[in-house]
Amino acid sequence: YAGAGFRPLSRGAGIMLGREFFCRDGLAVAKELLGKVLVHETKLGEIRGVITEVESYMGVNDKGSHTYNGRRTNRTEPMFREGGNSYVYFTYGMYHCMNITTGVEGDPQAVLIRSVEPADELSRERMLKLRLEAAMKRGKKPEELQKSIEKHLADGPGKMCIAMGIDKADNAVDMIGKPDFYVTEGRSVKSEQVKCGKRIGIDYAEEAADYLWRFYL
DNA sequence: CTACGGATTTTCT
DNA sequence: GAAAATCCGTAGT
Repeated sequence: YAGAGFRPLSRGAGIMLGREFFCRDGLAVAKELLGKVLVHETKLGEIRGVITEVESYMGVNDKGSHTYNGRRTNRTEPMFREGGNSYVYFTYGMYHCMNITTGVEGDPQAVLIRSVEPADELSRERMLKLRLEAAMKRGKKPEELQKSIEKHLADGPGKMCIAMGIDKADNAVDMIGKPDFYVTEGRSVKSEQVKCGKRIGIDYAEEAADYLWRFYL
């Protein structure tokens, strides 16, 4: 939060993004999601995260995507929905990853939210609480963990889901108009602040592994 | 800061 | 039965 130069955003600032924002090309949406605020109502109350890193998954021809070659299964079904729907999947036996679909229905594009920073102090406290709680379930002691968790609060797709209380219950949700799970305007971001790089963790994707479809601040 | 291995279970073949 | 859009602790530079 301090590290990326963000000041706390006031709670309730901005307006929710509508269908028209998400029903566009996935690469454009991904870049523009940087600086926006993901909002989720959790058991601890509302948690708001400024989006700082994303990746695009661009449909049936993208070898890095779960939907490559038109693969349509129970898991990938939400990816085929129109822009603005959530796609949350379980991975590596332990973690969740959360996407928001982009483009039109039937074209399975989505943006993976890889990293957020707390938008305000209350959100920071709630993220820390959820991350500590998850770490305790793995049998750790809070004293040793707090420092490392504070340093890596939500800087990865699995950590982001833990910190914002996102799991399978949040899969396949149409986020447009939802009061408890949505994206809203945040900080203005200039295009020169947006960096790009190769997507993470898709070494199997041949030439698609080299596409510069990861965007971050 | 990078590199490596283990954890753990759903999903798909 | 194998792989996985990851994370964490440890060890080394």
